[in-house]
Amino acid sequence: MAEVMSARRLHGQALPYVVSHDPREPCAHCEVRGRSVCDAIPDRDLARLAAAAVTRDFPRGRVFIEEGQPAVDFFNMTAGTAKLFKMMPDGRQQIVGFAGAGHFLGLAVADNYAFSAQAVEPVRVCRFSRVKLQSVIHDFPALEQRLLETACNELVTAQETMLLLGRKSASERVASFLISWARVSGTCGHPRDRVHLPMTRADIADHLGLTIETVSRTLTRFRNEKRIRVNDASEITILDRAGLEALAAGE
Amino acid sequence: MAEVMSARRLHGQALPYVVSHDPREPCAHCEVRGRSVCDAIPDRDLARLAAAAVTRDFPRGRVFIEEGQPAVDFFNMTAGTAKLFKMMPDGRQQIVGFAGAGHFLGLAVADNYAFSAQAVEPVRVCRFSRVKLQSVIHDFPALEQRLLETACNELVTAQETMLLLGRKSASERVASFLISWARVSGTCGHPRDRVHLPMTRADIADHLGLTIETVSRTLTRFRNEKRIRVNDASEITILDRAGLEALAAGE
DNA sequence: GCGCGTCTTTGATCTGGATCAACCTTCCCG
DNA sequence: CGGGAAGGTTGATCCAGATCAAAGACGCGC
Repeated sequence: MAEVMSARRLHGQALPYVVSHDPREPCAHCEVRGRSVCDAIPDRDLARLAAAAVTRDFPRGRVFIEEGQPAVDFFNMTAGTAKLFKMMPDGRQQIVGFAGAGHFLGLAVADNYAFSAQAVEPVRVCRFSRVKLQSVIHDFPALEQRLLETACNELVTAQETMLLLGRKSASERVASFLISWARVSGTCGHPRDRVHLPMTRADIADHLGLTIETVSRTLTRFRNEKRIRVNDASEITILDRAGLEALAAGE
Repeated sequence: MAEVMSARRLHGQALPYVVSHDPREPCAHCEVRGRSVCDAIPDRDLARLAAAAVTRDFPRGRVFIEEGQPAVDFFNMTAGTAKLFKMMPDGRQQIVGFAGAGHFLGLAVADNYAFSAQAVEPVRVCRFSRVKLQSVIHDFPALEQRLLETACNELVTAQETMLLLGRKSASERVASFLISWARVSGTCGHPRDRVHLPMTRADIADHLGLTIETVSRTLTRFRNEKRIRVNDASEITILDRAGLEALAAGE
């Protein structure tokens, strides 16, 4: 599945796979359907869903959701990774999460987006207009249930991030990040020891409430302690998972 | 409405008002219904809701939800204030939020609670068993929509807290907390300048990722700068709202 | 009204991570 | 293949907030 993505560094241009095999039935062949809210729609009604969606590609660096703008569209990520962030007037930035394939973006009742989204590697999304999605929800209550489930899961993740940001030390933060990114970016939730990090050190720092320098120094220390191997800037291998997990938990 | 609560310091024992006037129709007379998810249920079906709920009182200090325990019940706060927190093995604590009247607790799809809840002043709740609530949801899809709305709002709040914890200075954190608590604890969302703080300095510190001493020093500084008046340990008056708001936003 | 425990404030000192400053490495792109 | 920009590492120094310490202030039970 997602294996395709990390075999070689595809630093930018081409998306690693096509999402729809048959342009008339895009949702039926969607690789991420099983991992996304869309699996709440029964097969026979997929055309209905497909009619409401438009596929869009964004290159690395493209901001495709801007905090504060009217929330006219919702997005379902089908490939790539985006960072979701809030920014302060003086440029300080907090990345509230990274979104990968299957992630639903725009969960907000309010009329404006609560965060911005930027592709950290080439991204493909399904875009739904707010009104069309609402009509699909109206016809398929199971989709609303699925969205509630998704929102609750994100809430749990957010609470873990608050614990991290409020109470963990720098090395506990980096260990927590490596473990959780390995879990979430692994194939279908199965953790892998080779972990691809499509985001920069600055992004990791802005997610963990640290500076670039501290992230870099902490990774170097983990390397010296034989907890990880740094294959190159954007790929590490976890050598001592148990140790990192213990550190992440604060034991 | 909530005015009753703060007129005098009721430091502990008695709850400030009764929730149900007629024990046979508790939900129909519930003071917090308009502010809670329960207003998704039409009047004529309130008996159905009431049958699924049990009223419970908890004294100050009582932990009524324990992180990690099976999530068998959901709660709707009808009076008082609770802190919602996660704890690390060595005792470090992060308060992920404070819940007041109208707040729905237990939004979690998972089988276990993601955080603990403790009353910081006497609390009254409506308790629903998971299964009963699910059957009510099944019959009233509007309730599910209301829960999704609630979850999304909490997600937005959580993202703001992440920005606070990851990137704001101590004084920006305290200013943000005062402004947002004034908003949320004010009557029906209207901010007031006299703000009652039922939680201790330790709780505020554990919410803001600071220490007791830093919170105390920052409040003293705000007092010296004439931004606030400290009426007593648990009540302050906002004197310079605009200044605090600007500080909170990081301008 | 007294004594005790809890909460809060204030002061002195310390330190983890930020900041400042090079330098190195990779990857474009012409 | 050479030059420049962006990203990453490493070292030296600094400082906001933590930690340590002690002394009020309040509230409660007797």
